[in-house]
Amino acid sequence: MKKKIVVIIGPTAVGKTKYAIRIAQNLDGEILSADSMQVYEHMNIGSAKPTDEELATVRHHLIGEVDPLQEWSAAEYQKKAKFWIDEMFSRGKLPIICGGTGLYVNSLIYDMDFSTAKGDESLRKELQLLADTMGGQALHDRLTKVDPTAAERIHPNNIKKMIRAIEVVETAGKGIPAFDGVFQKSGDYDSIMIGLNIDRQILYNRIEQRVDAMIEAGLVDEVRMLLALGLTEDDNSMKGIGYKELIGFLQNEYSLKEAVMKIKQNSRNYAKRQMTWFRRYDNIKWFDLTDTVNFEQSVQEVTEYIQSKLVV
RNA sequence: GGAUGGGUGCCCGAGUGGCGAAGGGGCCAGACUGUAAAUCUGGUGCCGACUGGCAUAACACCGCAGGUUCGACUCCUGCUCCAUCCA
Repeated sequence: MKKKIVVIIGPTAVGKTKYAIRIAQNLDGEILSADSMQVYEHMNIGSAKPTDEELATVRHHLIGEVDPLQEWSAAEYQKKAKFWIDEMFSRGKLPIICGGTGLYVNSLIYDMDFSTAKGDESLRKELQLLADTMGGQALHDRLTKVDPTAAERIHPNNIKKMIRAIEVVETAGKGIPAFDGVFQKSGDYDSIMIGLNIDRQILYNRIEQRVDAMIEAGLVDEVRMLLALGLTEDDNSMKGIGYKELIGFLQNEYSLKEAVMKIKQNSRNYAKRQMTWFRRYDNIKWFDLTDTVNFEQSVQEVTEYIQSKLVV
């Protein structure tokens, strides 16, 4: 029988962190983050990392472990995450995956093979140049020649996706594994999927409050510090919401007030996209937190649900 | 009191006789196999499954009220509000 992992997902600011910690305590688990920004060192406030206190309560993995100057990718994530899951199993701990990065979650709950082709910087640059000078259609034509199936799936405006598709074919000799919207569940373990959601308007309000709190907690200084470390707006880590907008402010492109508005805006849009992604999961148990008045009781409900699934 | 510019759909904003009004934002929905907090797509007056229907009865119909015209957001008149400048 395959071993079981718990996966807690939901839009940003819904309260995943708090739930995951309490559930880990209840079920003798450890938390494995599935968050593309929280993996980075020094990016604490803006990525809404768990606090030091929280990190001390339950052991966490893949939080603050990557130098933001370093290259990082979903493939890298998958490799390390799987390592940690096995490691937790070996110590008898229940792995609790918690995070809002859909692709990272997919890389664990489905069989996804990122190994076929590594990134090829020079080819990427060449293709980007082609797109810049000749337009997206030219790239799409080229993709059609080497991988018609992929070309059918990818819109000519989606430069990034086309570049990757071409890269895969030209370096690996075959295209991205075809998929028809049906994912193959992971062969390594079974996932108990928990979705946390809340009324949209309430979520949006929480996001705005949290952004204000981040600013008060010193987000601007955090960004200053990262820039001082040599990070620039071109680094992926600095493309995170809360970071890219403040760079603009620090470069005097707009006021702090405007930067804050942009952060709120982008966070809201992000939350929405996350929901689009998560709604596709079947076998997920959604918990609507809209009317939750008692946090502990709510945690208890989720815990009991997981327990019922662990026994089966 | 005088001069000039302007009041357009949730917001910004284009439009100078055929507009249920470009474009952008927001919002809603969707896609997603090595950058994913990224990248991209569609919808958004109302009804509807539609290349369909509805503007003298949901609402709205380009600040308000009239006028000219087959027809006006676009032209004319008056009023009103805002901005800047002069008194």
